[in-house]
Amino acid sequence: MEQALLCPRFEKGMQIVSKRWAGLIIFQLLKGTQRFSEIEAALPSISGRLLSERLKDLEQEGIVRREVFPETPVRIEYSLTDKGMALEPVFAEITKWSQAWVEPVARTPR
Amino acid sequence: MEQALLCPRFEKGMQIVSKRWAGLIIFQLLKGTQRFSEIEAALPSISGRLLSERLKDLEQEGIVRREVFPETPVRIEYSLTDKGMALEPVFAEITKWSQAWVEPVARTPR
DNA sequence: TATAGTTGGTTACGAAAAGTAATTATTAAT
DNA sequence: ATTAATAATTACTTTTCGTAACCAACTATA
Repeated sequence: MEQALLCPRFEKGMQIVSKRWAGLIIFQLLKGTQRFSEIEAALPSISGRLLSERLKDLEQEGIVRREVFPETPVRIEYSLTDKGMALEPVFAEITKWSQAWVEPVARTPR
Repeated sequence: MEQALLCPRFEKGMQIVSKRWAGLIIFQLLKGTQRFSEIEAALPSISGRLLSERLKDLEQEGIVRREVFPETPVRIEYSLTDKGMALEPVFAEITKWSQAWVEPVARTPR
């Protein structure tokens, strides 16, 4: 039998942020408004299919805003909402941790 | 060939932390040393198979420490290493964000 | 008219990962 | 060898991901 030992909000937050690619997409958009192809080029190996899917997910969650400019060819801009921008400190902490602990210079484990 | 436009350490850090269940397991272990069954009971719906797999991954990454006590029955304790403990601020920020921006949602029962 | 180029996708399908449930391994005392 | 209480693995199904090809809308050019 299970108990709700974790805060449901926290659990939902983790669910959103830790979905594959979602974090990197948000991190990339923290640099500013970008078009589909810019995000695609910036991220290491995400495919168009997944990028499209995740942007839709994140728009649904109110984290990403999508604006269509009916020019030729069509221009579509993605940016973060306030809710998305508010994630900046999370990524700042992940950055700090990564600098300190990932691929460190021969730190003796154990 | 692809360009490394993201800091490789950050990318690796994201990879570790955002792997499914990994975040919640670490968050749970931040509360203190726990046994397999305790973690299993605390997390909403992770299966034994995945918990075992993730704990091994995290041990491999130097984030989780596994100690075997040859008693009867055998007792195995999981705890965070310094590297794992250092993730506390990350989760603190996710907690803050979740409190501020995630509306309370009822957890779907199993 | 047609055809090529540009952006932002979608579709189809095989591969990989996760979910489920049953089974096995690890312990020391009996 | 048997027992009891975890911890971990195996076998199998379902879901998600990765790759590559294709589509829609638009227009500049031939």
